[in-house]
Amino acid sequence: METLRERKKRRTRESLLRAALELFTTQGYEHTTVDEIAEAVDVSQRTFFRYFAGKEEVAFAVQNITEAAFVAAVRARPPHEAPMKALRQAFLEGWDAIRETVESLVPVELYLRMYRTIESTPALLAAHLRRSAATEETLARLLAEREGVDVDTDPRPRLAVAVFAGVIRVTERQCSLREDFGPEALRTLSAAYLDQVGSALTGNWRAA
Amino acid sequence: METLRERKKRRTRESLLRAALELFTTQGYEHTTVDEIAEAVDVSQRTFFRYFAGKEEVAFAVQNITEAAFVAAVRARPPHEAPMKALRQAFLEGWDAIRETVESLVPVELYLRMYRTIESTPALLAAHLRRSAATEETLARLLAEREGVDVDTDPRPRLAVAVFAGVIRVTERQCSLREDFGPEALRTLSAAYLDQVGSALTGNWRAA
DNA sequence: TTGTCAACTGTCAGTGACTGTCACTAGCCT
DNA sequence: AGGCTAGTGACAGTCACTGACAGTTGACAA
Repeated sequence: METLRERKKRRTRESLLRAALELFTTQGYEHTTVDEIAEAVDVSQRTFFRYFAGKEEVAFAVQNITEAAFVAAVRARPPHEAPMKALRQAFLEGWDAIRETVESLVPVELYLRMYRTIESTPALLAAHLRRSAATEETLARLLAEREGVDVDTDPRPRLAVAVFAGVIRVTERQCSLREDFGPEALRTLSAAYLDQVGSALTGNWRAA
Repeated sequence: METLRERKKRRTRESLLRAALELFTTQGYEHTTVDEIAEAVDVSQRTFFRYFAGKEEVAFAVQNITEAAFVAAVRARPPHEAPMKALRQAFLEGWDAIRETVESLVPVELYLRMYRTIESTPALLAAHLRRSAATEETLARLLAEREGVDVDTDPRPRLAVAVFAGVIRVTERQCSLREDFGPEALRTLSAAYLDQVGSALTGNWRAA
């Protein structure tokens, strides 16, 4: 059971989150000040910083949840599955469950708009890539444990995850530039790209 | 021939650069203020910002040069070479030429120390990854042109570059944590990792 | 050499992201 | 009801960065 105090806190936090994403996606991240966000929710600037460590953190609050869901999805894959296959399946099949979690916090449409804002704002893109790097490390350790190899002496877990993440990055970027950006487009395109990695590495592109 | 004014400018810029790297690597990036850097060279803070767009830019001034050198090395590879091979060779063989260019600006030892600082400072790591992403885009376009494919319809150039960059990232991180961090270690390790990518993707790790 | 112009620089004031402090209010618990 | 404490607002201060303006110095022609 949630006490009144906790309810108020949660409401303030979610209000700040929604207000921030709304402002970021409409007038741009750089042109939005923390004061504006605080004012929109009618709290002091100091209070904003009590809920979020910084302007950047609020921009990634939803991403935090989807990332955690993805890692959990990988963890839930059957242990006999090959590493790359586990990553692939978790990514392709996880989207529907993630969608619900997101919707309980903010409209999915706002989430997608925020995604585009991240891709097109240098400061946010940088933060996104660093956060992805952290997730990659988590995944590498996860796969290493699954397969019973030592992540510090065997480079294969990190290599596999790096390649997977690289492909997803290309997909994300491609999708965020297209009009039909959504879970379905992301799924079909990433599936296609994951299939093509092999030929991209070894193939003679001019042959076709 | 270099005029007196130009000489003075170059000296100020290089002094600022060296002072900044020295301070960043000894007391840390976050704990170094722009005022400190300016004071160390005895110029005003305003002047610092006339030479460098921000605190971040000075941290990557040397990386800028090495990155440009790498792209140039790829561009100089024989046109018949397969894409991945061109990337690989440019990276492995380019290091000696790069070393000289770096040394003319700052001691290589300082450059390597700065590299570690970048890897271990979240804000700098984020910037580094974003800069790498920009370089990847350049390389993808370069390879696409070489091979005569369209970078916007054929995903293979971006995929190949993403995989290559991913492997290099793993190598960089591994190296920056080791004691024997240097061009040689970087070369041997990246060569080894590039060889293992295939098996990391397809292989059954538990077999060995 | 000297004077003029343009480039370079310092000073100052201002914004925006953050942080520490402190007093105050409002929910919680007895 | 009253004490305790989490949560908040107000205020002051730091640091990165920017614009405006004035002073200084090297370049170049007369």
